[in-house]
Amino acid sequence: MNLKQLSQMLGLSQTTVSRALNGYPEVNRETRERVLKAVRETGYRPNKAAQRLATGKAGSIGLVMPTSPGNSSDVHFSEFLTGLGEEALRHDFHFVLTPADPNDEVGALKRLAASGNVDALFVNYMRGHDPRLEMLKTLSMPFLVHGRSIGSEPDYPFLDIDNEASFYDATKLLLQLGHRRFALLNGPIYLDFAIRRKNGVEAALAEWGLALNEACVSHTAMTDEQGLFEMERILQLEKRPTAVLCSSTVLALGAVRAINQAKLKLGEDISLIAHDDVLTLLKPESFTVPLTTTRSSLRAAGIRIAERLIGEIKHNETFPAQELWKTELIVRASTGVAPAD
Amino acid sequence: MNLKQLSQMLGLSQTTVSRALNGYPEVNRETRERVLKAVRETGYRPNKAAQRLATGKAGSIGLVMPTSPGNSSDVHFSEFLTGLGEEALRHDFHFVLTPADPNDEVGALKRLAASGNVDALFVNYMRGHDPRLEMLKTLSMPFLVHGRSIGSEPDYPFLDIDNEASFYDATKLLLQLGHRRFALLNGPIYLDFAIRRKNGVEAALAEWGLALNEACVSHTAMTDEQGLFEMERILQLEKRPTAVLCSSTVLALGAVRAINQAKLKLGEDISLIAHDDVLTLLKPESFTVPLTTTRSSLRAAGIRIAERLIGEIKHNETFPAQELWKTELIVRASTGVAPAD
DNA sequence: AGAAGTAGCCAAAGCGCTTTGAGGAATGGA
DNA sequence: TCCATTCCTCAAAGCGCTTTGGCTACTTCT
Repeated sequence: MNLKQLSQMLGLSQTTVSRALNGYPEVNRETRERVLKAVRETGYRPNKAAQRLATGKAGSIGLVMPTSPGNSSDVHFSEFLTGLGEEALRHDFHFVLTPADPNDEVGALKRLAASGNVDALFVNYMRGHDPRLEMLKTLSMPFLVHGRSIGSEPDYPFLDIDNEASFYDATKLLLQLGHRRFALLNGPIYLDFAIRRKNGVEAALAEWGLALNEACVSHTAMTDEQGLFEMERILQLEKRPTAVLCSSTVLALGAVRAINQAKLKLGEDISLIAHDDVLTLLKPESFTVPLTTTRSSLRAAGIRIAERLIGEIKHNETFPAQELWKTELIVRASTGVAPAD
Repeated sequence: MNLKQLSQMLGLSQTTVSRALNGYPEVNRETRERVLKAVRETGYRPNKAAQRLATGKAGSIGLVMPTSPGNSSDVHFSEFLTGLGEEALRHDFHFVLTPADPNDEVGALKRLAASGNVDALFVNYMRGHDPRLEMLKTLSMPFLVHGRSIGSEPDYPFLDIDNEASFYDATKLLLQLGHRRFALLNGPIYLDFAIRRKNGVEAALAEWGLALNEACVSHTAMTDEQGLFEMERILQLEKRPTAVLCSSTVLALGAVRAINQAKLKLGEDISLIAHDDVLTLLKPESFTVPLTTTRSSLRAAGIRIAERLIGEIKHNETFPAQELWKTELIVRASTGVAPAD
């Protein structure tokens, strides 16, 4: 079933049917409803290739599949992707992906752009001074960055959360509760968000004349095993910290296990704040001791990014190029006054 | 730059240029070279949408993104995808993906097929009696399954390795070396390959009048942490096993660590065979004690699958619908004669 | 020399959609 | 009553490619 057949069936011209379908104003209400009804009944679906040829819009967003081991699509990436997918589905968009050799992400991106299969690009897992940025800027194709790249001129469109402020605030809260010795379970240090979060912690500490003890800092993949492992290690240190910051609730899951195993009371002997990406399967409020968190939904970020990208493609809308989302500091039971020394 | 311009530039018709580019025989050698040269110089790339409209072939393979936590794209999936991608790149194909709600994989697949954006579908992480199979069969679109689905009629095209034979052989080798107590570190039990591997082990044991002790079997995600954890647990059992089978070298990595920590000698006190997917970053021969393995390259499987799918799309080639690859049993130092009791 | 291929090329007809430019019918105002 | 508007609809021209069917010129065979 194609447009021609459909329009013949309805006794209308292809033009009118097309307009009715695409929401143009100059179609009689009745006519439009008649068309929509017929579409429903026949199950007509416009041919994508033809639409694409006629409009020049591919209806798809390019994605380079992260295949490197460190950030190998984990639960955080899935959550984000779900958001992207949700929004994309609404607009009948889809994603085209190229799996990239970790050493040739730039090349993969370039090929994807040149393939003519996508009309926008998206990148994430930003690193400090990320080489992909330069390339993207030379392309004449809309793109959007999730995160930022510290060390690069911030003259590109991005959506990021304010990682620094987020961890600054969390640290400050703990300082006000009397904590003086801190640990930080962070993501891989080459990633932008990890750098900024560490900066946030250090900035807050500096205001109180304190500094992070590097032995109490870890940079690992964000899995619960790593959280367990690193927390165990840190708890065995001579003067163990009384406050812990985690870059993810997944890390916190392991950390809390280590804390329990050490027979320490969360929120009393030791306080913990985790960053909460609002993962579907790990809610900070359902920990035995509900976690204090800095919250920002990864899925919402996915939705917003799809929205911006699709808007740009469809209507040449220009969104505010740079968005920095504040996180929410939500105090629950895992934080308490520092124990007497 | 489009075909029209290019052909005018060359003083040829669009037909001839098109034929030259697509490898048709009725073009003079000289002419073809002239065309190819011009393409190189101008950087001409045929418009995908137009090609697609004209041929009805989209040049893309549909993929439903596994977002469920258990099989959340790990290092194995990456390796496989790299193979797929490699081959796809060669043919200028790409992948279209839909992230799926784990509870609605069937629906996601259906939508992808209906979207008109792909001309073949691919599925993996097969489970026992997988519900996706029924759906795929109703679609009039080529598809290919990586793995199989135990409990379903094997009347669908697949590429799989002979997991059962593989683990049967490995077990038999260990039996012949005198081992009588076995452990199995396996992948999630709902996955087809895990079921078959366990069956293989049990079949071999049964021939010797033995059975698997369920306490010595684990079904977990295939990470080294899980390997460590489970192996530690198993080593503490009363009559600990002298032989271990691992579903992945990643699991083996953890298991070996546990073995070392228990001060046991690999290949003497305890023997271990792992399945080797030929992962780029984890080679069984570079373990301190090189591992005996059953080998089958995941990347090669990816390449073959892309090859079959693309061949089917391009030329309506029909490949042997079902391929079952034998694995290679490679004996290294991690297996030895069973220790005296 | 004439018949019968064969090699190499071309014009034109789609593929299924969007969009431009135009026109008929109904409405309202003078 | 006539003209200007507004509303709705249409025919036809692309979008850039592939593919069919035909044409010319050159070989080859008898």
